[in-house]
Amino acid sequence: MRQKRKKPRSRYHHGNLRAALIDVARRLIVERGPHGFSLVEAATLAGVSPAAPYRHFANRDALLACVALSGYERFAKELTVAWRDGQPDPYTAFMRMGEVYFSFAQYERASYIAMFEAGLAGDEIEGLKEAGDQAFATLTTAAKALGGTMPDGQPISPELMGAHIWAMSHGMASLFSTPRKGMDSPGAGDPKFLFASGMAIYLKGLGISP
Amino acid sequence: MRQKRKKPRSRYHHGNLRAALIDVARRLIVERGPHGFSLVEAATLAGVSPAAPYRHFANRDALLACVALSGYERFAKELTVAWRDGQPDPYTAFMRMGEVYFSFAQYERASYIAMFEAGLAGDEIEGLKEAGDQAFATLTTAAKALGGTMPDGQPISPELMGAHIWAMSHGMASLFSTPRKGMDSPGAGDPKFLFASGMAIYLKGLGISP
DNA sequence: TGTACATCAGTGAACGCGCGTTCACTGATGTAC
DNA sequence: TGTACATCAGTGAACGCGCGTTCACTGATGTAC
Repeated sequence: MRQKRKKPRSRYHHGNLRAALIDVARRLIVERGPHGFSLVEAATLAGVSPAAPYRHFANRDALLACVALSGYERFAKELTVAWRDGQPDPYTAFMRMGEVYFSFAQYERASYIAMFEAGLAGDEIEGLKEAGDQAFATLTTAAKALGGTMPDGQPISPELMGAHIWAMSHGMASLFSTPRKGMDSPGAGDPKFLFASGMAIYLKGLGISP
Repeated sequence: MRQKRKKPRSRYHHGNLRAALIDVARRLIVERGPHGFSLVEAATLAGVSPAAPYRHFANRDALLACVALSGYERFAKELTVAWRDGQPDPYTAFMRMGEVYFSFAQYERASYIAMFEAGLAGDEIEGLKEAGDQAFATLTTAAKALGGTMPDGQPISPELMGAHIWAMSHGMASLFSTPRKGMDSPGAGDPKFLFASGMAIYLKGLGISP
């Protein structure tokens, strides 16, 4: 126990301002939405002057993009892990993936908002589009594997199937996964149950059963 | 051809500033999102001083709420008309309703955004919650009628079914109905086709066929 | 171990901007007589 | 038909605010010698 400790010592150098800013930004995004978040406020909450963030981010949008980008990466990773190569069978693995999707949308709300609701221009931010496509590809992979278990072959393309699934998931996540002040979700209940039930019906419609 | 004409005459009194502001607001909301819209800019675009809007709206949010509110009303009305009491049969009527949903999300984009993506507090704005519930009720009605055509009775509640359908529709509308800059919709194609195909599969899963 | 110095993450004051909103006002309109 | 006046939708200047961003600066750190 000598040097590198939490003890504030001199507070001139923050130590890990970059990480702290991202952290505060996440909180602000959840509280106020992607547009209500301000760099000055983030700096203040991190206990630092308004100019300090510019040592770590080119501008306001760069910080927002950073949240989105790291969100996509962890999102894709978590989905891939949950898919676990379709083991023990595609149906089970897929439903597990759905659970992870909603966990992410709930517990990583800020990332989710930055990713899908901030309106960031994917073609203007280095790597953003790739990261998004990567996440969607995971879904398509799962859809393809599920398609292989269909009785009458593959009546629809994995991409179309992926789009159906993604839309339903995203719709549930953005309509029901947070308590919208005053606009409650009629008869929705737990989003994970909502997903499980909705998806089971959809898959049954394709002839896919547990 | 005498008096009440389009001729500008004196432009001191705008004539229909309220309607003009709502109109401009819709355009701004579509272009810049619900948070990028400013009252000052709306006034300027309507050719009027920044103080003028306050003769018609209590404040910025009141104008936004007005767009949302009138959106809900027209939305519910259009859905009801499309449902047409479930004629000639619930399946056909329901699919017609889906078409109208996407037309609305596309051509009334501003209202749609104000309704579902602006984060307006439903419990703070007179009548907003009621208007939203009203719109959802239309969907539930349709779900209930569709349920009546199921072979094994009604295995799930109309509310749950409504939530599934609403989520899928909303997810499709918000992910794919506008060209998101740089983040294209993989394999999605026309949102109406996306809805028709996805919903046909979902309904088939419930044993409901055309 | 001690000193000189380059590096770099912070400061804090300042800028210009657009915003929401208020205020005393003024010009047009419609109505009463 | 003409005049006086109340009404009210507009003006335009001003306010205070928080924002994003820049700037010359300064204090802490780590490294070379």
